[in-house]
Amino acid sequence: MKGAHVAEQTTGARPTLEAVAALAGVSRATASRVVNGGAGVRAPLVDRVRQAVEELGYVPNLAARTLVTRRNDAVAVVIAEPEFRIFSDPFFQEQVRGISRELTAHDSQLVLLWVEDQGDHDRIARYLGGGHVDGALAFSLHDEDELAAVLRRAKIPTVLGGRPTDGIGPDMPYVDCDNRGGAREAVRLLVDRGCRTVAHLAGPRDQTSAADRADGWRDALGAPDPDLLCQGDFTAESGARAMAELLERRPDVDGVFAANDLMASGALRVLRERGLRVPEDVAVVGFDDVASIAEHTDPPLTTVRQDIEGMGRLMVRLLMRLLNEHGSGAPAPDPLITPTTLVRRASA
Amino acid sequence: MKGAHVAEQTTGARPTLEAVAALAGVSRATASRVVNGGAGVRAPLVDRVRQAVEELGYVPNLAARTLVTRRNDAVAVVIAEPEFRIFSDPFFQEQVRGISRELTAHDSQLVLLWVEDQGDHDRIARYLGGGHVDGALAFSLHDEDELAAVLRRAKIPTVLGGRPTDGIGPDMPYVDCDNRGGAREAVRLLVDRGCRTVAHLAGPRDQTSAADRADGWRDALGAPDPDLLCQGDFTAESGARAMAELLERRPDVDGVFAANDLMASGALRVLRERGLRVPEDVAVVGFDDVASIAEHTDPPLTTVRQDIEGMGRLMVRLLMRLLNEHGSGAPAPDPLITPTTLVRRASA
DNA sequence: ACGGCTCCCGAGAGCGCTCTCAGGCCGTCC
DNA sequence: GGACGGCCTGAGAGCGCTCTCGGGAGCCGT
Repeated sequence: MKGAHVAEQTTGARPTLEAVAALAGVSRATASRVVNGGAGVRAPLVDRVRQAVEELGYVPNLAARTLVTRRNDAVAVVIAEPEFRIFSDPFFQEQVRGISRELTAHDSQLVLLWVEDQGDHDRIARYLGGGHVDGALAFSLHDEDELAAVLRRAKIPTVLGGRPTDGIGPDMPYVDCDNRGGAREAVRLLVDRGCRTVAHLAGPRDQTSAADRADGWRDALGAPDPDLLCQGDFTAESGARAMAELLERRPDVDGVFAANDLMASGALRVLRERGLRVPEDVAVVGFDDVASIAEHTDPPLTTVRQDIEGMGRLMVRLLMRLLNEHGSGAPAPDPLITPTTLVRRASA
Repeated sequence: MKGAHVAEQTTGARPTLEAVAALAGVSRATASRVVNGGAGVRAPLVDRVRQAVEELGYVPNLAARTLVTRRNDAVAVVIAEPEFRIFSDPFFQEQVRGISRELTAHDSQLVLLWVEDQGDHDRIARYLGGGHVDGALAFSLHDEDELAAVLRRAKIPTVLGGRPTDGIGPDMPYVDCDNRGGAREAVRLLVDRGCRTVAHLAGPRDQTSAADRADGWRDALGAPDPDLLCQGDFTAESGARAMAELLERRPDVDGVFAANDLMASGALRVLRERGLRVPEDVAVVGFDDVASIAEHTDPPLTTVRQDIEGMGRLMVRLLMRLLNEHGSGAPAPDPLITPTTLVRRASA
């Protein structure tokens, strides 16, 4: 109580390690040791320092610490504005959750940076390059993406979520799921259950995940009629539109592989409206296995599951490895590709 | 080119101000002056330093700068997990956009901190208290909210979005819109257009914005029959449910003030299903004027507009004022209440 | 009892930057 | 021509922390 009172006298100025050391009657070095775990300090001293910390309400000055350790214990998650919508995407939320959990396990802080427009890139670059964070995580970079350049220029260890487009270059490590393999499996299921005309409701052309899934569809089918691919953009509405278009073009379709669950749910709606039975008349498979969608469609959706939270965690682990190797001239690590599993429900 | 080459020789280690100064043939102090705007340095020297900066690819070490200036030029936006859903809320997105824009104008960086669970509070407290950010912005705090305690303990200048509950204390400045006044106006419109039985579809009890709007409804009506208030939770479904319940209890209702646009849209749907005409049989007013909703309901929604982005900007401005006054013993500033305006469309 | 060892602790040197302060230079005014 | 003032610049003192290094104390073995 009396101690706390003294502390409040020196109002404003936050107590320094020096003050803690003085109060505990030890050197600054010892106080520092205690604050950082207390290894190699005798118990009675540890206690005295701990008490002094408590009494003064000491909190280490991170800037000072960073200055000497060159660590920040903070990682930036960079989001570009056009993709801010991904916030509303359960997929992304789950991934960020994984990132956050893993970061906590590594005693690191998540710093979310939001790039709003072009002018922001300088600011972001300054921030990233200025040494406020140890590394960065970014999502699905595109060739024309200024962000890629910023990241590269900042020379900051970076891990990407989702395979970048080819123009980004091979030195950017990334984590992705086996989109192509998962898609192959999905289509094979459709074929195995007897579908003769398997179409694909494709995701946006400029996203590699969508492209890879389309490739998987082609893989499994040999050289499918291009008419069987209808373009969408990962939204439910686009799935509905693509399904309607498909029915127009190819009324004989009896199997549909949608690029994600949202599109599949849109397709399901259209099928229902047209009085087509799922899976009897048309079997449908999605991708992602987002619980809030796949389990509640009518009928429940057969889909390709990817471990989204796990991918978030992997991104962090990969980054941590990068951080440890940083400067050691180690080669850029290989991308991490997580496996997918087919989840059978009622739609196929 | 040759310079850049030299720079790359000293690989790994980032160039320091010292190196820039040496290359430019000036003192570190002068180099620092140039980097920070160049005031009071003769043009030829400025040029030489600028060139050296360019050549070496110098980026100031923010930790070192922060250590001496005690500024971070960064502000934390703290989001508690239970409210992570607000990401998907267009209301929140718009507010964050306002915050981001205003922060950029103040040359500050937005750092988004996400509190996931109880264990995170320590980490957040360390981060906030550790001096990585100059101030914090948080949203609609509740009495039982651990976050409030963390913020207070960190002794970090904080501005709240939305009036906190009374238990939080009066010393936390906040920005909010005139919920009560806006609600009064909405109800008055209903009364003026001849509604005799004006009900309220209320938002969640534990949010002050919802409580204030309900109070505004009471204000305008004197002492309305408590039966006329149906509880919801700001979601469209809850609005539909409340509307259905209301119709059950009071079939004579001819005016409805919904706590927000989403609830109003749910109510509109129920009204339509029951074959009741809007506004002829029942007039409806919402709150928020979220464009993506209010303009697209059937009929388009009459609602109370609040300047959401503006509120975000105001939060930042208020925080900046706090930052400037910090330590000067100035009294906690008054909350900022922004006015609302009634937007008349077709539903009332 | 003494050399050597281990174990703790304190002194002190920075990390990279900003900012005060004093001094040098020049122009101006008497 | 000398004194004064203004404008630039450089030297140097930290900001608060970590970490190396050396010394002192205690312990062991012989």
